[in-house]
Amino acid sequence: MAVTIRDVARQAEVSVATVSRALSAPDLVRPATRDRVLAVAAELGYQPNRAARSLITGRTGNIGIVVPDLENPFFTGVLKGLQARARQADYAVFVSDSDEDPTAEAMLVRAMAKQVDGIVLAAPALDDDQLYAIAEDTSLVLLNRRLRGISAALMNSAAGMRQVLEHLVALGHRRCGYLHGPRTSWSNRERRRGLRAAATQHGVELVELGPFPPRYEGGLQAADLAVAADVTAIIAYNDIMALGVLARLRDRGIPVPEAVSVTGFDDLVFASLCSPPLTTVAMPLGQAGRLAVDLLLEHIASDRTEISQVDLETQLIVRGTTSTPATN
Amino acid sequence: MAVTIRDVARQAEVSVATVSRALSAPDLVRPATRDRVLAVAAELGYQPNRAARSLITGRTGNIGIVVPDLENPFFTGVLKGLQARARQADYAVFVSDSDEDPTAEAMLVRAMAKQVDGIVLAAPALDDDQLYAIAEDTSLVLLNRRLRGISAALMNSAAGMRQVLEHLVALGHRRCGYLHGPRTSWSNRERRRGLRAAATQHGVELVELGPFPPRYEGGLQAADLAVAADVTAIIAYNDIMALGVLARLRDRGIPVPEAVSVTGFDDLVFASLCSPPLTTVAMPLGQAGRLAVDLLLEHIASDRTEISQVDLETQLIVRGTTSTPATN
DNA sequence: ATGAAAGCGCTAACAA
DNA sequence: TTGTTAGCGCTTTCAT
Repeated sequence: MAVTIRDVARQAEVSVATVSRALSAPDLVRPATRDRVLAVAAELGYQPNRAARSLITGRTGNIGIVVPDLENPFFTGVLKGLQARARQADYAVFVSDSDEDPTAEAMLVRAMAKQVDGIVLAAPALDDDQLYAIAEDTSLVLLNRRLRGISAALMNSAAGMRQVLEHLVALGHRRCGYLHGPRTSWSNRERRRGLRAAATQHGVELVELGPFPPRYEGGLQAADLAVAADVTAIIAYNDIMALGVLARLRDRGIPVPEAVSVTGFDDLVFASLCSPPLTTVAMPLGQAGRLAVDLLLEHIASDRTEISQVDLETQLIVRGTTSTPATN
Repeated sequence: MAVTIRDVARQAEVSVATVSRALSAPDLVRPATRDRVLAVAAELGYQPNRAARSLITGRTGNIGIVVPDLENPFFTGVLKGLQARARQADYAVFVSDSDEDPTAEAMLVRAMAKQVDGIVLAAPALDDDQLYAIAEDTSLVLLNRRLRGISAALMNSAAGMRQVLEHLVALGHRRCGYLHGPRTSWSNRERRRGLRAAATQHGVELVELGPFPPRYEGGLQAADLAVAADVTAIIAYNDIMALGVLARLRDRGIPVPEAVSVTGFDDLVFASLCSPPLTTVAMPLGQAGRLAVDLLLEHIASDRTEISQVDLETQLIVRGTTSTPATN
């Protein structure tokens, strides 16, 4: 069996209570005693049993994150930042993948809720009511979704799309096509919102196509529609779709960016590696993960009373798929 | 406070022991009683407190995984399979990212060890002794690393490399270059081993270049060396390097596969999306994740006595970057 | 400043 | 088949 608080107490010739205090409330114990206890603890390699501690304190020292797809680099970017920050704060991280299934999302959160102090949730498709219900009995931070009364780490994709559109306007584009992602996704609505506002403001005609599955195949399909719609620039919901668009245009012998400009969104690794390299918008993924932890811990520490929603800025990355429109 | 076993017991008019049994050893209680208890439990929404249970059973119902880099699609592929399987077995999953730092790896495993029943570890660079020390006091399954006496989920990359070489031989290549990944990595050694064996057997000259950082930039750098070495085929340690090679060759106006063939390893998403699409080797990532869980649970269930090492087959995927060598 | 003791929610002997 | 009871390892009153 592992070394317990009793072993330390005996060896240090104090009571278990003193050992407990020496570790979790050092100022309540005389320095000399404390040092002795700490020395013994270190010597024996004592590690408090978290289950026992949690049983009495009601807190676990764990947080959880549930995402729609662990193979999506977007979420793993967030996860990476999140777990790094959690570790700094001495929290361990549970992870769960819902496979894009809203029902599973709700279940996973409930299952996780019992063993964590709070949950970071990326659930683009779960409905508001469910989310509120969950927030009732768990500390919750939403990722990239804004809901009144629930903390959230947000990436300002509307502003990112505004940058995209203004970039295209500056190049001279007047008729652009937006390739929708899933209609129900908060991100898709945000991106479209930013785009529409900017388009109206700059007098640009915005042709909306889709929705398409936010995948490579979706881009393949969307490309033909966009070409038929006679736009000079194609604004894809995300990088993967943009990649599909690029492939399809190449197959059809339509040169990018000479004949048509293309933009993505997310700045995944291969956005800079494809040819021509993709103009896109970078999301502060790791930062969002760290922020989510901070918001969560703040919420927990404040007895679930404090709510904050923080917007992180996105950044347009101009590469090789955008240029002035063809003059035919 | 949440509903406890006592609430259920009272409402169902039985003792807490009966409730406990009804849930964790149903056959020890009379069907009628069991049904009543279960009904009450469901009605009250009772969920056993895992901390309390774990305190007495000594088991946590959690497993952990630590990987070098959560942004590497290789590991997230494994993670996805692993967490799906773990959930089926009613285990929750802790995740930790060591940022490619072997020291951190060892620490993270130790920190995690207290709260899990076992750990799946991807540690290409940690040394054998450390691994053995860890296996002493934790149930351990190694990912893609074979060590006598420790369970492992292996992907047979040596065989994958053999397939690559035989594919090239069939095309007529007689002088191939291997672009090394990190020298210390078990995977790199395995891939090289498979390659060398096959090369010897088929009388192919194998020029070894590197080591290079297993990244895009590594490929950029390696490409020039490979060209100077006058090989007709370039076998990269992994897809990302291969992508760098492709980019560099394109910049230099060297056509692939006409002037030189290129192969990758891993079959990441963009391997099929780049142009020309990359000939590479597919790894059974999700399968490896699921296998790792199975091995771990088996090891735990057998009182840490059972050890298995299972090799999963890899699969050559022939695409557009390989063809017959240039005849100059 | 320290110790004694109660008890967190649960499981596992042991009794009945 | 069911109930009684003794802890699992820890924190936290309440005394001293």
